[in-house]
Amino acid sequence: MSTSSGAHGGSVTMRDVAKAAGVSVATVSHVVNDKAGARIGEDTRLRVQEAVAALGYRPNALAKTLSQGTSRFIGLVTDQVATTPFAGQIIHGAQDEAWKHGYVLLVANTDGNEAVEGDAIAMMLEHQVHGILYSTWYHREIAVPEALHQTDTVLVDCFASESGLPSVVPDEVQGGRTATQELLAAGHRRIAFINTTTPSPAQSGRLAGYRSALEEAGIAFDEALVVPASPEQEGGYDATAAILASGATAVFCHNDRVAMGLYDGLRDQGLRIPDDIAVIGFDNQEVIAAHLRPPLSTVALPHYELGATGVRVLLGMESAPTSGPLLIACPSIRRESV
Amino acid sequence: MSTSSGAHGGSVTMRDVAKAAGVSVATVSHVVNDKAGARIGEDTRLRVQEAVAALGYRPNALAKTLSQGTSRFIGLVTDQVATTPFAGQIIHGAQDEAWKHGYVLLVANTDGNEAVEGDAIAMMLEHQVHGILYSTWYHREIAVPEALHQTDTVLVDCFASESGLPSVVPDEVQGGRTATQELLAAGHRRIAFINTTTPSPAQSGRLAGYRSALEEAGIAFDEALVVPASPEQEGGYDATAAILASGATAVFCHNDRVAMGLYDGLRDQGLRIPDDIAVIGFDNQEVIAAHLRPPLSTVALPHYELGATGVRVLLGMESAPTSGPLLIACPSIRRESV
DNA sequence: CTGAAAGCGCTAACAC
DNA sequence: GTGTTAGCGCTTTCAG
Repeated sequence: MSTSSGAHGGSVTMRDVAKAAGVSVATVSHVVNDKAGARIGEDTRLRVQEAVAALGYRPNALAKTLSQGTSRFIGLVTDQVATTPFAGQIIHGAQDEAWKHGYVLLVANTDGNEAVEGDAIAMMLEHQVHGILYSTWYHREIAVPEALHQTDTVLVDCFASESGLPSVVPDEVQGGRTATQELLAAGHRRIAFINTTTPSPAQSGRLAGYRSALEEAGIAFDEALVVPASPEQEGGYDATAAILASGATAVFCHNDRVAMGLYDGLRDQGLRIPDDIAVIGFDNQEVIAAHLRPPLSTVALPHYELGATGVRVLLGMESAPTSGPLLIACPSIRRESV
Repeated sequence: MSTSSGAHGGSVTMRDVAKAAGVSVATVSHVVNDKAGARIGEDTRLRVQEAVAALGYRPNALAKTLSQGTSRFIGLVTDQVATTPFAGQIIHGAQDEAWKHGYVLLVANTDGNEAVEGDAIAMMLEHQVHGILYSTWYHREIAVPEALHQTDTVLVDCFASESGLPSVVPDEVQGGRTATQELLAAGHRRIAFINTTTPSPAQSGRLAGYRSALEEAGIAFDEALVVPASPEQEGGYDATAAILASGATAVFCHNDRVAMGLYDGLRDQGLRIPDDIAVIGFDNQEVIAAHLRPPLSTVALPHYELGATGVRVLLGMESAPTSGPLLIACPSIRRESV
C-alpha cells in the first residue's frame, strides 16, 4: 500500500517495473516470460522479480496479444447450451481443455436467434479469436452461418455434411448398441425400444444400434417391439400399454425422460423394476437418472468430451475424419434398473 | 475473393482501408466509429465505407482496448455454475445483460478448486476485465478470495458479510412465504414443511417465510409440522410417513427433488396429488418440476435475474444496499400439484 | 474537413 | 548479458 500502485486504476506497467529495477523493459519482458535463449544475470533476474512483486505487476494480456499478433481466445457460440441442463458440460469441457493449452474461452449464447448469432460471431472475430466452436444443445444437422467461414471453426454436437467443416458428435449407433447389450447381458431376449417420433441422428442412430446388437445376439428384429413416443415423460407414460402388450421383459428408452414416464406407467400397473421388467435410458440426465426409484441405468451423452474434443480439434491436436464427424463414445452408466 | 484480404491471416487493418480509400487512418477511425464531433465530408465518408465493405475490414477490439485503456470484458468466475443444471442460467443472464451494454463475458469454472480460482482471477485481471462477478451454484456465505480485491467485484448467489462487497442473492424468506401462501390460498390450514437438514440461507430463510405466512394467516406455528429431511429425492420419500402422521393436508417441500421423492412416497400409499394432499416445491428445476405427474407447482430460484442484476450492479446501473445483499424475488410457478 | 504524430503495453530483432 | 528501437492496430489531440 506504499505506492499508489497495487490495486485499481493506474495499473503498473512493464516500464514501471523496469524503472524500479533499474533495467530496460526488454529485460523485464525476458525474465517475466522466462524467455528460452535469454541469458539474464542471476542478480538482475532477482532485482526484476522483486520489483514485480513489490509493485504487484501484472502483464497486460491484450497488449501482449497485439504485439505478438496471435490471440489466445477461443470462441464458443451455442444456441442453448448455456441454458439447457446437462449440455452446459460442453462449455465445461471446452473450457478445461482450452485452459490446459493456455487459451481462454469466449462464450456466447444466441438463443437460436440468427441476428444475435451474427453479432456473436462478429464480436469474436473482432477479438481475434483463434477459432470458433459452434455447438447446439442436441445433436443435429445444421446450416452453417455464413460468418463462420471467416475463421477456423469446428462443429460440436452438430454437423453440416456439405460444409466440409470438422465436426464432433456423439456416437448414437454405438450408444444404442451399448444400451441394448446391457439388457442382453442381463439375460433378456425380448427387448422393446421406445423410440422418439422426432427424426434426428438420435432417432435413427439409436435404432440402428439396437438392431445391430440384436443381430449380433442372433435375435430377429421384431417391428412390433419398437414403439414410437414423444421424447418426454408423457411419451414414456403413454407407451406403457404398448410395452406391456408387446410381451417384452426389458425396454430401452430413447431417453431418460421417457424412462421416467415409463416408470410411472409401470408403477401404476403394479410392476417392479427391474424384477418384473428392466429399463434402460439414454442421456444420463443426472437429476433424473440418478434419483429415480430405482436409480436408472442409462447411457451417457458425452457432453464434456464433446467440448474438450472440439477444442483439441480446433487446436489441431486431433482431427476429424474427412469423411464425416468425429464420433465420441457414449458410455454405459450402470445403476439399478437393469 | 479478388484481393487476398477477406478471410484469414493477414487480416485487413485500418491502414489498408485508409490506403484504399485514399484517406488517413484518422479519418477511417472517425467514420468507422461515427465520432460525434467529427465532421467528415459526405463523399469521404462514402469512400471509406465502401473500402471497409470491399476489404471486409473488421476492427481489432484488442487494439482498440489498448489505446483507449478501457476494456469491455466482464469476468464471471463460478464454482460449478457452468456444470450444475439450472444455475447455468446465471451465465445466461449475465451474458445477455453484459451484451446489452457492449460488454463481453469471460467465463471461468473453477470446480471449487482454490488454485484454479486464483488462476482464473489472475487471467481475468490480465485481460483487463472491467470487473468480476463471483458466483456459487447455491446460495451461501463465502470467504472472499484475496485476489478479488484487486478489481471491482460483485458476489452473485453468495455473500460475505464482512467484506463489504456488493452481493445479489435470492430472497429466500419471500420465497418461503410465497410457497406457503399458495397453499393457504388453496384453502389449506394444516401445512407441513419438509425442510433440509443442511444449515444454509435457504434452510433458515424458507422457514422464516413459512412462519411469517402462517402468522399472517392467523395460524399458530406447530413445531410438529416441520419435518427435517436430506434435500434430495430420498429425503422426500423417507419423509412420507412423518407427513402422513402429521395430519397435514398440504406440504411445502424444501426443493423440487424432495417433492419428487414425496410424490413417490405418497403414491406408494395410494394418495393422489393434489386431491388427497397438495404439494409445492422450490427451485423450479424444469426437468423435474414440469414433468412430474401431476406437474409440480413450485417457487423459482431467479438465476437468470441474479446474473443479469449482478452485471447491472457491477456496471453501476443499480446498487446493492450497504446493509446487506440485494434480494431478488423468487416468483411462484403454478402448475398442478396445489 | 482531414491528416500527422504520439502513445497504449508489450515483444522481438539487433546492437553494444 | 542488457539496452535500443521498431512496430502491433487503433484512438486522439492538434495542426493545417
